[in-house]
Amino acid sequence: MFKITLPDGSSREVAPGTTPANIAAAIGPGLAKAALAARVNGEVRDIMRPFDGDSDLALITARDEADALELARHDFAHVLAEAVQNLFPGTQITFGPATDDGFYYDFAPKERPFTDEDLPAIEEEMRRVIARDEPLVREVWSRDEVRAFFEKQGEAFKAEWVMELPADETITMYRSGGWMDLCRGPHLASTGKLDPQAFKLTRVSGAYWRGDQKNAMLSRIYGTGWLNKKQLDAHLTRMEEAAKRDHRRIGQEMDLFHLQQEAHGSVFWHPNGFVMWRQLEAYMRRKLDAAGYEEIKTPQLMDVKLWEASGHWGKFRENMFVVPDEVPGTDPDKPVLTGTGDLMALKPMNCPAHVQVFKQGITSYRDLPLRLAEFGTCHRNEPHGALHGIMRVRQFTQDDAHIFCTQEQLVAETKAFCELLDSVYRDLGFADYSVKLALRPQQRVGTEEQWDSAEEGLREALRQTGLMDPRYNFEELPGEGAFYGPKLEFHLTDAIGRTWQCGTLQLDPLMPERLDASYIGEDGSKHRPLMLHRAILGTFERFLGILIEHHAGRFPLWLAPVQAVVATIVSDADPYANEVLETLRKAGIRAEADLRNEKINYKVREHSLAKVPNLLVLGKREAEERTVALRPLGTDARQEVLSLDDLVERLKTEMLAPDLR
RNA sequence: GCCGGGUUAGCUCAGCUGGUAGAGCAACUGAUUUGUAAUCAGUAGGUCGUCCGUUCGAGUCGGACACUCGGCACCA
Repeated sequence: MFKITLPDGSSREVAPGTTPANIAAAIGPGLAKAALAARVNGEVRDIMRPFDGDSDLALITARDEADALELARHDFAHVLAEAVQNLFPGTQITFGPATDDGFYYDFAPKERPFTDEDLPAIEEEMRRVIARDEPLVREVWSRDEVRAFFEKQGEAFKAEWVMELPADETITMYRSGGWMDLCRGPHLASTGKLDPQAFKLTRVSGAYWRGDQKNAMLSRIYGTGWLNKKQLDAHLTRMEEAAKRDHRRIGQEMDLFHLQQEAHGSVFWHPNGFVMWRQLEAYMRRKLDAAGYEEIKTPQLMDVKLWEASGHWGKFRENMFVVPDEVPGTDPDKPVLTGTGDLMALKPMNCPAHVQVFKQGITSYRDLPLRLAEFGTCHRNEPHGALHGIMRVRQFTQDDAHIFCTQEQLVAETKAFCELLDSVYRDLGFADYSVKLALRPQQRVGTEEQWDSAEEGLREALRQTGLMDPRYNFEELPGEGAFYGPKLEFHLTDAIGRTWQCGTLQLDPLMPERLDASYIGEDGSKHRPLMLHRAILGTFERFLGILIEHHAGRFPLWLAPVQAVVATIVSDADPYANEVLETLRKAGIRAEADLRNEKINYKVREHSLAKVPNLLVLGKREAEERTVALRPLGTDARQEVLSLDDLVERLKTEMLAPDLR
């Protein structure tokens, strides 16, 4: 007999062969119906899988949403696979897990990859599979049985996969009617537990077998899956809302920037967008000045010799733009370039140039730490498939800086950086961020002692800054560091819960060595400084993209491209409106006037859709009384009538950048 | 780079099986002087991504290339 203990502490004795489903039935028919799976000794298991000893049991129902969703999504993936094999005989199955909002399954198609047009038919077939309500039965097989089975079925990928499972793993197959898949489980008791209206196939894509570019390209089908239709609809609505925040869409609607074919991967900033850039840059410059950084500007084009010395030519060349130092030929019958000039390269990073600045003259230990900052524009030849709006581009500007310091200064410098980063993120509305420490990778340089002290130095700084507090979701990532040193990563969370890695601090003892940077120590002899690569925003392009999506275009006043629009009701107010406009502009407020012969309704609608933060309405009354009716964005009909002086004072205060308040 | 979509007016999109392009919004002109999310009427606007091919004839069919979108891989 096994002793089964329930969450309320009660227990009961059951015979071997008893399943959680039996217990649920014994407790009551309601629970028997609601129970989807079981948590046995902490592990989620099939509800029909017999106990294998004394157990703690908690039955999982739809109320245990995270567990229930995970199970349902995993089942949807199986149903998808079965449906595809029904419709497309000869398609091989490979791998299909649950994801954050649904599931996918990778197939090796027999004839052609799947397209969006295949999805409706597959969805229908999935509903038929669900309607058949086949039990999902767990069976333990031997490795050789599984291999033989799949080889017979022509399932080469599954047959390959089973041979690579760890030797001690229990190999399980799941049977659903006549269909079988190699799967660890757990699953719901039958396909009929799924709500046929709670899923939607969303897209197709290619995906490499086992995630490796060298392997075959499989055809992946993605779906989103939920417990019921209401949840699915809510998710689809969220997706639509997220699409409305897309920076590419808002960039066009608000006339912030554009991209075009002839300069793909580089951004044309329009006046509206560049206003934001200038505000952000000016803000960062003030923060860096105050934090003891010195700003520099270094060359775009440098001789390949320097990139050879820094190591980029060896490790990063495929991502670099190389330019021959040669006068282009003008003879139409001859090639423009002969290829005889020395090679130069556009900088993909700023660090080697910063070391050159450090190396000018003799640096004493008294000069350290030396913090060299640059709003450095870099070019990287990114894979074309990676480009995305202004978030992933080929020309970008970093808020870059390199701190040259001694080993003893490491903790203090890291701590100071974390504090600066924290205050910037708070200022910019990203109080919610997480911190990760990437530790020594397999392939690395330096001694174990150097790594010990580097990693522990960063840990100590985090401890002192309080960033190991659980609210920063601190975690260490073993093996993820750069080959030359450990790395801090800062991931911020935006208004709709997505995370973006922006800030970084990388400890690099190698670059000063390679480029022969040294300082004279207290002992009168030469020493290698430590070098810290660090950025807070990452790049202006990407960070502005994040700000656009975070605020959905409704920017805080200090960033808003147009801060106020003066809109007239009658043309009699035009002269006064021009006067108001001029007063605002003289006060440094970014204002426009809308004197068009349109109704105020029309103007309110248009400027509201344009996300102008303040609408200043002027009619006959305001013109006579020399007042302004202020209608801030999003306040509907509520407005406030102010004197012109009061309005200017108010806007001037409200538009201060966060660090100036 | 890889897989699958897409590229038609400033924007969003329609254009069936090949017969020299169409809507809404925006723009422009006129009327209207209006009080808080679309006043009415009219006008103009496109070598259909580029190149090559098939055809009497190509936005439409075929090929190549470019860009772009969704993923995969990449993000030192």
